[in-house]
Amino acid sequence: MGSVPGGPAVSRRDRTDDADKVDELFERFLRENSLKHTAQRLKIVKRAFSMPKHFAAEDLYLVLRREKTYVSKATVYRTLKLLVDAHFLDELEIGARKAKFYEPVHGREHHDHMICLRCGDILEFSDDEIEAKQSEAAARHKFRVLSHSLKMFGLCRKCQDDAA
Amino acid sequence: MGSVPGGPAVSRRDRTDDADKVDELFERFLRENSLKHTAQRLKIVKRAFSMPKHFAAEDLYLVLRREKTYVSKATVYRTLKLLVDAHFLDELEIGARKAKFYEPVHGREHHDHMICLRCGDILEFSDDEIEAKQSEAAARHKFRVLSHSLKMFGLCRKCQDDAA
DNA sequence: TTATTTGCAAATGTTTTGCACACAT
DNA sequence: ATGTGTGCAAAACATTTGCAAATAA
Repeated sequence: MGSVPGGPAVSRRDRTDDADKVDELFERFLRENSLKHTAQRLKIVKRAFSMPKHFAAEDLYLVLRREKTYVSKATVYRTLKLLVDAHFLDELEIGARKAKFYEPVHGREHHDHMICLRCGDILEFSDDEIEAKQSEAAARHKFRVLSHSLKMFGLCRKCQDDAA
Repeated sequence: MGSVPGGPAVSRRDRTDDADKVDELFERFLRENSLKHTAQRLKIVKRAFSMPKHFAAEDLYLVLRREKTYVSKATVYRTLKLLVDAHFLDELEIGARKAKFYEPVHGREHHDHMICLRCGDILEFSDDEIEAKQSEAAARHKFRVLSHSLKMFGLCRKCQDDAA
């Protein structure tokens, strides 16, 4: 919250967007929030949205560098934070001292994760009833939910088979 | 998993225990797992179970030291890990780079948390239907769940009022 | 021109670890 | 006796930050 400097709170991006138009939306986002349009930001954003399903900041940094795009790690982190604040990316914490994963939002519904402790694979799922029950529980406690996360840790189907 | 040295996997502790008997159960746990009965471990355990609802490793370390029980921070961390592995304590991660919180298990049912981002208060709740839906989702994906966590972040009732 | 942004290196903060010494069994 | 456990300081490690130089507006 509030890591966007200058100007008012970051305007929420449209939910009608499309993966291909991210650069365009991002440029608009920069304009609307009086942020500067820099070569680094554009390169980071462009590459972030063509990464595998779930990627870590370091992954993105290394990919860029492998492709001869030299951006500092600090700028990668700063830009990812910007993208999260602006709701272009969602952040997924898989463990206290492990790197965070990022995933594009672009209009997708909220979903939860199953994380394989053996191969690291991440499965997504969503369940409206779970969401509803969560809201009810929060309401019961007069708790105002700003974000939530549901994670299951265990073994994916493949890793169970491999172990057998 | 498997941080208990020597001997086979840690035997799961009884679920019929009682908060007052923790020392006794812990001593039995040490015996059954061929772990050493040391003054440090006993002091750490005794104090851990008379801490506030949710405490961090550092909190416990400082409380002990304030009470003139000088145990190294490393030993506090090592003992807490032992207690988690043995299911005497549950670990709660409230943020990627924040200190973990610990809470006694002693026969309590699994529960989830609502974490106030303003005052840090932690509310507990549980919902059998949510648990059931989670299991169904896992089964649908043939995912074998070893642990799970559901957290809601936001503002507790008091902090909403204060803000108004 | 001037407020942002960048890059670098150093700092952060929690937890873990190597190692020499102490101690429970 | 001997293998564990402890304490200390250093390491680990992802992320953040201070600061001077670069640059978008």
